[in-house]
Amino acid sequence: MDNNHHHHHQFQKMQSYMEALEEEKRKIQVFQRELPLCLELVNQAIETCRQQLSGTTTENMQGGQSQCSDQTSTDGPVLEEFIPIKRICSASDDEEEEEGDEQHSHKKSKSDGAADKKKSDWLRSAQLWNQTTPGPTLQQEATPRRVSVVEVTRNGGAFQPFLRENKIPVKTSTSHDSDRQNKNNQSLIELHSPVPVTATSSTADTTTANGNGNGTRKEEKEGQTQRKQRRCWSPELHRRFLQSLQQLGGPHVATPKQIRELMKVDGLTNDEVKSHLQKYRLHTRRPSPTQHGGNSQAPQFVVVGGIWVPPPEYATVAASTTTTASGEAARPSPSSAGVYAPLAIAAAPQQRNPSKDHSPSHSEGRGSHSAGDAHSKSPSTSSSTHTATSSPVD
DNA sequence: AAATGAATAT
DNA sequence: AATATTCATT
Repeated sequence: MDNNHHHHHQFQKMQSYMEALEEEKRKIQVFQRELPLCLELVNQAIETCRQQLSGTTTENMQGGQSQCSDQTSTDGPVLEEFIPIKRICSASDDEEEEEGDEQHSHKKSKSDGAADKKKSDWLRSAQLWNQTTPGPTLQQEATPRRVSVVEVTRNGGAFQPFLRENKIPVKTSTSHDSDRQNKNNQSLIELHSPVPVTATSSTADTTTANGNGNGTRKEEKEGQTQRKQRRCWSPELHRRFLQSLQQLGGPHVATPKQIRELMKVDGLTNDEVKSHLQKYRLHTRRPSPTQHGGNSQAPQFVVVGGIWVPPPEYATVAASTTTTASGEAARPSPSSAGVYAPLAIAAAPQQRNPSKDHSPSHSEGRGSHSAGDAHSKSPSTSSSTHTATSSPVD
């Protein structure tokens, strides 16, 4: 009766294998365009597997000869060697912090060992961040492929999902959701030649090292002041940007260099950050120039202790400000909270390495954290003897 | 010289 | 509108 056991064993293995394959397929499917053959292979494997499974108990099954053109002889158990069906995915990286990004609503408790799937980690490996397929004008078209999955210095995976999605005019201020929603972007990804690569042909095998240490761009030789490739601020990049921003205490005190350093994105230059910051600052200010003039009916904000707060609750704000401001400052919202507080004013220059060390302070979701621990000082002291009242005059 | 912010330029 | 580049200041 050993045979029985054996078969049984085989059977189970097969099943696991199948499952693994299926999952693999699911992953790959997203990249259909880029990895058509992969998909094909997996499909074949699955097919083969299925056949074997259906082959029932009958002794050695060897139906492998039908499809897989060159399956290397018939060894039924070819599969055995393939995969250690396991999730060894030691996702040791990932340094997401704060931001209620992940929706922990995993109710998918699949019967038993189905294991949990956390896809989305796998697609972090792509680099892609530049290049927006410029016009057919000039531009150096080099580097055919070489997608180099790099990530050498984890650039945070700033990518440009090219989901077509019509941009319905329902935008309106919005960058709000778009960021969060982007998690949706299960769609395809543009893998192309992200790295500048010294045009000029040949060799160039730069292999990773994309560090661009060389004077890739710029005039290299006099004369042509080629404009730099426009850095594309993908949501990911922007996210980093915002994060750094708040660690530094708001857009008005953060300096480009600091930001750049905090962002830890290699290849990112000061100027790029500077530029972005400038835009951000502008865009963040008085976003609604529409109808200005006499709406002095209800003062939108009041200065308390040096920070702008909405009138109705500045009693409590004092402390929550940190949370609110820093948490939301990111999202300049016209009507509600377009304020950022120069936090970091009183507190020591809290500069934590984005790598570790994170006090579990706010893991808040959307709700509200109303005063948890806050009171320290009394704002009432009319802090700025003269500051108040005088609204910023332009 | 290098960093920064504002003004331009594309 | 979004980036890049130039300009003036420190």
